[in-house]
Amino acid sequence: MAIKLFIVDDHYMVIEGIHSLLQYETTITWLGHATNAASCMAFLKYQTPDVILLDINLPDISGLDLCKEIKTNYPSINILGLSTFNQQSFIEKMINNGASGYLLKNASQQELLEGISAVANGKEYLSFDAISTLRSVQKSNKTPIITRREKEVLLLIADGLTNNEIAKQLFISCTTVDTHRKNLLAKFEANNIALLIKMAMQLHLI
Amino acid sequence: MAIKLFIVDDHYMVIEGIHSLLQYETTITWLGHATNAASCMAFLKYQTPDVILLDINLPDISGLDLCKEIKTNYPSINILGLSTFNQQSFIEKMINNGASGYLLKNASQQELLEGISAVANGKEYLSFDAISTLRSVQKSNKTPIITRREKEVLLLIADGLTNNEIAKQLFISCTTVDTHRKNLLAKFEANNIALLIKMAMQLHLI
DNA sequence: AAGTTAATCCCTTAAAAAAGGGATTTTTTT
DNA sequence: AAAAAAATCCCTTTTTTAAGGGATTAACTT
Repeated sequence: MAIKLFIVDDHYMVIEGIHSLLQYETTITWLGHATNAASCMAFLKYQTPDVILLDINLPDISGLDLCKEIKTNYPSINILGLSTFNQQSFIEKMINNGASGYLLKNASQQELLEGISAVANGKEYLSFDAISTLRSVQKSNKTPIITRREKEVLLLIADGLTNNEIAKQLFISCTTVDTHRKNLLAKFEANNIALLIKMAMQLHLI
Repeated sequence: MAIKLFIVDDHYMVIEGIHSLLQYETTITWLGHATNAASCMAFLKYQTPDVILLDINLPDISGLDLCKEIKTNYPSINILGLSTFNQQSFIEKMINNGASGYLLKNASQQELLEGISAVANGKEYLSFDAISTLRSVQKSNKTPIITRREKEVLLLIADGLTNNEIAKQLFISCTTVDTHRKNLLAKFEANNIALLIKMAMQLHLI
């Protein structure tokens, strides 16, 4: 039985490209596409694909969130993440949110086919570049686990507020803000705020 | 006479998508594609397209730099920038480097055709979303013009170095570094380094 | 119920940054 | 050649961070 495929991506050219690459594949049935999360969820109400190719950059909500929502409501659907970015944090988050694999948009036709049939059969699949990214980054660049409050403080620091201003905004003491700041620096192993902000932005925490 | 088109993009799916969208267009001749800057330049040695669709994200060098190089060596070729990103700084830089227009990858088939024929005829073209981005950002978020030295200092600050450490590394006085820092803060209208780093990263200066 | 984590608060001292001022010498542009 | 821009250097004062230390309470986990 052919694999029923649905694709969610806001880039028309990518949809067209994948469609074109798969047009002669008899093992794959093209169910259609959506360019945003809302129309994807609407589609799933009356049809159930085997595999969804899901871009992480969508106009309405993040593909990461959509992934979680789909897996919650339709656990039988296997999701293959899709993006331009070769970044450890995205790949990890996508997998954590229930995706069965991850494909970069510079994947070859062969990788595309392999990925789709792998996840259709319940297996996991990572495209070559995604694997090497995960490997290379695992050594050095792991994302620190910060608490909700620390994240709040981090965002306000990045907005240029001083400890005093942050304290007023959050209705807490200035020394508490200072403690959060110290913990952030320690968790990121940064010696000052400049480096902290750079690292946090590279990890898409800001 | 048909427009000779060449495309430079490291995403196979996008190349395939554009090819598919244009396959029945008799007004366009598909010369081929390159997935990196080096093979693009090699191709141009023996063939001259009318229009190049050029992605700004390439594996070897930046599409921005490649754009400049192409226009220097082959001024008759009209370049249409292509990217996923809808960011003012990229669009502006691309135009400044000689591109005749800019297309986002979520452009429709119609926009694609309009863009190609516009730049082939020496006109300028910006896709709808690119125009609205430029408009909306022009009000608030303009990129400050910083000098070469200021940029050096900025990068070292972002690496977590203190004024003292930067001074040693650049063989200048600590007070000079401080002056550069002050000028950076003034140019970005930031009240401290945290905000400066955030803004600089958002503008892709770091 | 005990243990862990998160969030809160305080103290001290030294280092660094921010904000203000001004000034000279190169380099680049006009 | 003159004007403008960039890079260099110095001084002062106040504010803010960074780096130590420790400690209590609330909330969640096991």
